[in-house]
Amino acid sequence: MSVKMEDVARAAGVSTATVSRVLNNPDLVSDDTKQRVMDAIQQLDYKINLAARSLRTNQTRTIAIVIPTISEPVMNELVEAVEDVAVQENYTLLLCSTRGNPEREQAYIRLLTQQTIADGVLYLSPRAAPDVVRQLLDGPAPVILCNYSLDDTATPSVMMDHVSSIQQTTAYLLSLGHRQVALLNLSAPHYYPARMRHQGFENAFAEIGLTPDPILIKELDQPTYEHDEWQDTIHQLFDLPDPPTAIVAFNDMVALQVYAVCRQRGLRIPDDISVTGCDDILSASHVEPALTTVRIPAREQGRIAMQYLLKMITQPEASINSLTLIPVELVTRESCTVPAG
Amino acid sequence: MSVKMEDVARAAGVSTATVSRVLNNPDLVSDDTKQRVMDAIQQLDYKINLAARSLRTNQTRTIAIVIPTISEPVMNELVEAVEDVAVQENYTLLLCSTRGNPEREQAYIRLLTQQTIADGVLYLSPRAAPDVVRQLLDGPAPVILCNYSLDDTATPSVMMDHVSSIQQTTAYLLSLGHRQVALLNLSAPHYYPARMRHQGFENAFAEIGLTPDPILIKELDQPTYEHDEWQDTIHQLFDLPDPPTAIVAFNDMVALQVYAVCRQRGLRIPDDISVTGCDDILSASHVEPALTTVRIPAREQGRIAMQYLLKMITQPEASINSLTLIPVELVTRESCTVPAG
DNA sequence: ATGTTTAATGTAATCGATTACATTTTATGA
DNA sequence: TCATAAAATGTAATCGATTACATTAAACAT
Repeated sequence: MSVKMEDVARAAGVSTATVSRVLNNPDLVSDDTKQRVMDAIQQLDYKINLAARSLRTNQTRTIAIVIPTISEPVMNELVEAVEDVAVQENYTLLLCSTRGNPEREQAYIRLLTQQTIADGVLYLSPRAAPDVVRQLLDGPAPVILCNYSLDDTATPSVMMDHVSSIQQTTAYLLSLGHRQVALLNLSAPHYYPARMRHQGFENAFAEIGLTPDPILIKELDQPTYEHDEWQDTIHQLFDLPDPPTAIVAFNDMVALQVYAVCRQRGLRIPDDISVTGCDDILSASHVEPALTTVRIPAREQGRIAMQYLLKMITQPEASINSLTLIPVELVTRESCTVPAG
Repeated sequence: MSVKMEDVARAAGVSTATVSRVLNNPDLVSDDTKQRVMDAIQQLDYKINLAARSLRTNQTRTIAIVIPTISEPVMNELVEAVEDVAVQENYTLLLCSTRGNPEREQAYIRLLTQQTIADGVLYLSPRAAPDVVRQLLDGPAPVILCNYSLDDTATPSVMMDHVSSIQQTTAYLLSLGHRQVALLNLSAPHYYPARMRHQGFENAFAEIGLTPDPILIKELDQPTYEHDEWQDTIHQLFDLPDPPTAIVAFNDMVALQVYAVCRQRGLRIPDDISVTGCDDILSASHVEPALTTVRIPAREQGRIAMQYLLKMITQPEASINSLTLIPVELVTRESCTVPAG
């Protein structure tokens, strides 16, 4: 059928061992034979059979990335960064996007644990319960966990500083004098970033000895990544007898929903209401007024996580920081000002 | 080392052939033995070795998707749709994003042709020259081509109707009475969508017996997917002695750049200038005024392309439409009106 | 009861590389 | 020149499944 190593060997007048060496350890072969083998490979248009190689070496040179979605700006940047490292290091990337669907996440985990499919797994912002996540950790491939906490294990993880992100936006608003500050947050059960961002909100208040008004904290369980459903919630906030003077959105997409509602109600940002987001997506700077938000170095996180993972694969014995926290940075634009009156 | 089929066989008191049958052809095995084998698998936590299977069956159950970027809304939706089909059909998805970089595209093609890595390839919006693309087509795996034309081969392709998209926005502006209509287009050498969208622009004029003013056609060679560089070009248009009354952007991101420039210059959309985009990304409807654009059913394209590809894999003899053209739909919003004066 | 078909299982070759170990060739030193 | 070390290459076992073919057991017909 297809040309195999044996054919190349025959054509070059050597053994398959030598052909294999030309491919994997060229230094062990004399220049002369090397050339002959290369020519034969060229001539016959030989393509190595990766399955056979994998079977023998027990390596796939594939990394799996498990990620809730690739449609969000932060996520797709991260994936691209990961892929860049993969390409550079001659790995191939298996995309496992779970769409925030725990069943699908479970299915992918089953796949990745039950079968020798990838040399390593990058597991991003899981939404699954801890015991599901642990199944993967107990699997054969090394795993790097991003944006998830599993207190009791020593799994290496690379985290964005989610706490700090919302803490910074909130603190900024508080420093402008706002006290009626609302929070729009996600509340999917095991979604670490949402929990941490909430934490940041509380922290900012605590820092100046206050507590946020619970009535101004809105948490929506949003499995999908559709954002239109936030508008009702936002209207509710404005309909309050004592409405917020500032709104902290847990991400930019939701902040833009606030913009939309304000437009509907004829409210002016920032004069009538201050708004902050998080993530610094492209539209954050394009929108009018430009949105104050937090820059999340997604590419950097992807790069670091991937580099760690590759290190775990190639040097299983080497120690790795079990926790890397990536700092984030407040970007002040025009969507906030001192409270009216 | 790890538990293999032989161990399961021993534990269940059968031969490996039977274990294999339980996994692949359960009907050939008696209920009794089947149960025993399943128990043993469970007991031993047996995980099949995919490399071994692939070696034997010559199948990888992997599809590779080659795509310029996953950071554009149209693209990431398409990828997700493709992945949905893959998951459903028990395939795994290899992500090969080329970042609009022909060298990287070339490298991926080499990988995909030189090695038995995927059972099929989805090749989206290539930017490479025809002979590079042909290398892939000559490779071992079946390929579906999206948004590319290679007149002389009978490669099955699934195309978005790029011509029609811009033709519709342009025709719409013309029908409103605009004559000074500018085009902002991409001009990467082998990028089919850009060529076709330009075509649509010309067609719309031709339909009413006119020709567009060449001075109003701006084509930017933009290898990356950064869009900020358009602003200079847009300013140039407005600085013309006889500036356009309407601007046709080849996609929504660029249309939003027009919005930004208008804001800078104090021009009002649509009163001072009408603007259209293409793709109907999320911000198109969120922006103020909402953008008139063209809805591109990216998910559908992904789904169809993937289904065709799987058909080619499972039924190599079956005939497949060599060209599928997916219709697109004009979405009129508030960014256009009749020309002033 | 016996021959014949069908169902269930086993035996062993095979897929195509890698690599430990053995062997041959070449280089080096006294 | 010859012994010995180093370099180059070859031989064959091995990775872990699948599956053609062979065999045995069960079901059925007459």
